[in-house]
Amino acid sequence: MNTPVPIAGESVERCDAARNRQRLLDAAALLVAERGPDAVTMDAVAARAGVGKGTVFRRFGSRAGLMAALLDHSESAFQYACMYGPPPLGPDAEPIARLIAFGRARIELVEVQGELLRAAESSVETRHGNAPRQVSLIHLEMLLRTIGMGARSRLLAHSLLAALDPGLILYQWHELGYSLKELADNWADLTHRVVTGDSLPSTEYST
Amino acid sequence: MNTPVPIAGESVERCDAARNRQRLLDAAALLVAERGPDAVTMDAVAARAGVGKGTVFRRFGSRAGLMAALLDHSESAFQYACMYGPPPLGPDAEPIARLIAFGRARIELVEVQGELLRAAESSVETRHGNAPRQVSLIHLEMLLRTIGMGARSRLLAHSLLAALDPGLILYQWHELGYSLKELADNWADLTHRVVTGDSLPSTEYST
DNA sequence: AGCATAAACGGACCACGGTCCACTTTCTAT
DNA sequence: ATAGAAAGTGGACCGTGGTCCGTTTATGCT
Repeated sequence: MNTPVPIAGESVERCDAARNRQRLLDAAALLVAERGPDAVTMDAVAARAGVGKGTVFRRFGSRAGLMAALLDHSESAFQYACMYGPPPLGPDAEPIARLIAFGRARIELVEVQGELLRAAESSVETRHGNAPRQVSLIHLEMLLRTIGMGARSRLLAHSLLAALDPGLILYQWHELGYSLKELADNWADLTHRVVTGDSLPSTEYST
Repeated sequence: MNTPVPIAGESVERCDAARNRQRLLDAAALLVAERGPDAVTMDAVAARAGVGKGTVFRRFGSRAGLMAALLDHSESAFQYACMYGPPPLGPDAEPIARLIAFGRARIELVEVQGELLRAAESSVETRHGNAPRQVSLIHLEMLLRTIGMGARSRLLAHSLLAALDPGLILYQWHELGYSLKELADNWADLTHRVVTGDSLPSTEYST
C-alpha cells in the first residue's frame, strides 16, 4: 500500500505530496501516542504537521481514512501472518484451528489498538467497506469454505466477523468487564459450534 | 416508558415540558416522513417544533436519544410480541423456533425502519448500551439458556446479536445486494448451527 | 393572590469534520 | 531555460452535534 512505484501510465506521487503525507502520519502517530486517539482531530494533525487542513483531507479523505492509514502497518502484518505466517494463524494449520486463531488474534489486536480500530470504522461509509475488513471477510469465507460450509460461507463469514467488531469487543471488555480471554474463548466456542453444527435444511423454519 | 405517573417522592414532568416533548416528537416524525432520517437535524427539529435547540437536548440528550424515542412505540410492540405474543415469536413456541423468529423479525424491522434503527445506534455511547438492545440481549440469553447453552449463553447472545446489527443488515441489503430473505435464512442457518453444534471443551484450542 | 423556588427554556457559543477555490509548486515537453 | 499543464496547498467557510448560562415560567405553599 502507498507504494510510490510508477505503474505504467500512472504518474508517481509528487515529492512534496509524499513528504506531507509522511509529516501528517508522524504528527498523527505522535498525537495518538501522547494524548490518545481522541486527540487526533484534523485541525490538530494539520497544525502539528505544519500544513493546511485541506491537505489532510486531500491525502486521507476523512478522519477514518487517516486512522486506517495509521493502522496500515499492523493490518498488513496481520494479513501476511494469515497468508504466509506460522500456525495456527498461517496455512500450515487445520482450517478450524486457523479460524479460531484468527478471532483470537483480532481480539488481541483490540487490546493494543482497539480505539484506533474503532475510530477507523467510525464513519458510516468506512464502517463495512474498508480494505482490511474486506480482507478479513475473504479470509474467513475461504476458511469456512474449506471446512465445508459451501455456498453459505460468505454470509456466515459476515455474521462471524460481526462478533469481532472492535467496538463490540471494547464494550464487552471495558464496559461489561469481560476479560479478553473470556471473549477469545467465546469466539472459539461460537466458531466451533458453527462449524460442527448441522446445516439447516433450507425449507425448515422458512416463513 | 415516558409515563408521567408520579412515583412516590418523584415529581411529575412539568406540563409545558411534556407539551414540548410531544411537539418535538411530532416535528421529528414529520421530518422523517417527508425528508427521511438524514433531514432530522437538531436545529431543524427545534425550529419545526417552535422551541429552542437547548430544549431538544434537554429532552432527549442527543440525536441518538431522539431517534430512540421515535422508535419507542415499535420497540415496545416488539418486546411485547416477544413476551406475550403469538408463536413463533411468543412463548407458545419451541425455543429454537423463537430464536429464529426473533432474528427474522429484527431483520424485517430493518426493512421499514432501518435508517432510524441505525441512527439510534450511531453514537458511541448509545451504540451498545441502549435499552432496546439490552432487552433483545436478555431475551436472546434466556432463549439460549432454555435451549441448554448454559453459562456461555450471555456472550453467545452478544455474538449472535451482532449479526443482526441494523447497520450490517442495511449494508448487506443495500450495498451488497442480498435480499432480506437471504439474510433471514442466513440467520436461521447460523442459529441452527450454533444451537445444534457441540460445545467446545474449554481446554481445547486455548492459548 | 402573592411568593419562593426549582424546573424549563432559548439561542449564543464552541469544536469538529468536511468542502471549496484562488493561489503555489512541481513536473514535463520543448 | 522556460512555459504550460497538472497536482498540490492552505485556510476561510459551512453545517452539525453538543454545551452553557442568563432569563422565563410553572407549581406548590402560605
